[in-house]
Amino acid sequence: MLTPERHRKIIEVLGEKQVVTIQELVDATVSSESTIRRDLSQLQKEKKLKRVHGGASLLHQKSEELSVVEKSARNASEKEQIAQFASDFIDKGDCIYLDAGTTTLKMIPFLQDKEVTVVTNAISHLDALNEYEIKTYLIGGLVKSKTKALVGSAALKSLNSYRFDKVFLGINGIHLHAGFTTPDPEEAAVKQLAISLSQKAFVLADHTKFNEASFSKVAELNEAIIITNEVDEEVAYDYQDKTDIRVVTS
Amino acid sequence: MLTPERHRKIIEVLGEKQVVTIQELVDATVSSESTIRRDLSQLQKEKKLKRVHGGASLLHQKSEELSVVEKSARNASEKEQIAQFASDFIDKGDCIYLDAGTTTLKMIPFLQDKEVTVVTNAISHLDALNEYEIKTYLIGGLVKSKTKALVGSAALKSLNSYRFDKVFLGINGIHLHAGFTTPDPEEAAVKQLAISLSQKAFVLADHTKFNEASFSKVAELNEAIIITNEVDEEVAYDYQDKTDIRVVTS
DNA sequence: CATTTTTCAATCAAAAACAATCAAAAATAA
DNA sequence: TTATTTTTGATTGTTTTTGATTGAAAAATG
Repeated sequence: MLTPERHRKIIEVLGEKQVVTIQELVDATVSSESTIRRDLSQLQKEKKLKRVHGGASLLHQKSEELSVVEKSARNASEKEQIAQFASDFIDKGDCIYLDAGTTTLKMIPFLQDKEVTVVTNAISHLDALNEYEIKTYLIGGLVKSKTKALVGSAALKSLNSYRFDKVFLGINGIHLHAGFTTPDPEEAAVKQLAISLSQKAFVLADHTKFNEASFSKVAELNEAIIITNEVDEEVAYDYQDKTDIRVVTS
Repeated sequence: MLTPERHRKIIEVLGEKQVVTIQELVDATVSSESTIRRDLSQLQKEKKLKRVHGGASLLHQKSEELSVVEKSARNASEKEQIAQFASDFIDKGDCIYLDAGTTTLKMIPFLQDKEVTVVTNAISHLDALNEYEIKTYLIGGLVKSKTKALVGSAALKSLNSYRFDKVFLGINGIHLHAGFTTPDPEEAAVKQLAISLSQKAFVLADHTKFNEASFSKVAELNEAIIITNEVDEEVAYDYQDKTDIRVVTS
């Protein structure tokens, strides 16, 4: 039985029964226990089910917790795919900086079991971070009323007292000469500093952001790894020596 | 039978019967007494039921008191009065610190035309502050998930870079010997520092807070002016030399 | 009130389920 | 075809769950 077929079957059985044992799945799919375990691990990572000791159970098996962020990752949007892929780079126990932005927001469900400490300047991320019970520090600063992000010199000063394993940023433009750019100078300054405080920096951007440039420069291309959902040949060729691009797989 | 399945079953049985014995659950789930006991312990910790001798009962969420609603309504208007009265002390152009808490929250509508700059540790105040278009700085720090306030050493450090004309604090206890007190030590530390950074400090408290003491001391009585809605004679007499009490006038 | 019975939490060893590893098999690429 | 990668299932030692047993605590009984 082929992998996607098995996965479909598992989800199907689970849909009928709420919970299944590994053994039931072994019988239903005629494959080994090891294989089923691997399937369950993968499906759990994709947020399609929850593993429990002895088998698996439906994710939100009726009432509780349908979340702020998560709209059943079954048909993940581009941004969700990028977010999930990005979160694979995070190790257990990492301290990470999560920039404001919709893509970074979508990373939050995938942080749940990583025991990370998150620092952010995004007030709008706090509900989701709280929901997934993630230890969170907010930097200080001026509350920018439109975007609900923290900016300004106080924000920079506050941010400067942290150090990170990884930072994850959204960005508006990726350009061969202009580098990473974003419209707002104040937010650019925050992103810039965040990059400099981290071992590794990741920029999350869908393919439409390539060869675009905004007003404020955040960093040079080589200062961060780009995570995106697709690159056409031309882009791949143009950027290959300038930066590190990782494309969503699976 | 898998753990979550058993748990579902227990809750289900309990939903029908109000109370169940351990033995009934042993029969219903075909597992041992020990296992059921463990399940009950866990479910109790998750606040899904209440253990009783011999079994478990569902926690009576009916809630008898309608008076709670009335009480909170009356409380709300008291708090509003206090809030309005407190905001009279603010001058145009002041820089003020607004502590987390319901009473301080109610001050926000009265700040609109005062051209104040607000610094706060209360994430829950931001919506209102934004609504009334008040220039707002948030201090940094650890996000305390329950109260949505910023606390911890990072919060203190961040707060320490501001200076205020006035600070407004909520408080849980006002006591002749214990001074101003509040239940949480971390929040107490923030309040304490805020007072020391300000020219003037105001404590907002309704009359029920007098002669009460909580766990953590915030300050001595003479370090802040108390704003309250009413004081009986005895309190007025006892406190007159120790602190400055202003009673709402309308 | 003392005694008996029931229920309880704590402990422990057996059983079940687990992640990790590895070599064989299958699929894919060269 | 052959070489290389991916997937699979068996095996390993480890962790988690389980049910039996214990003496202590709580209710029931006389």
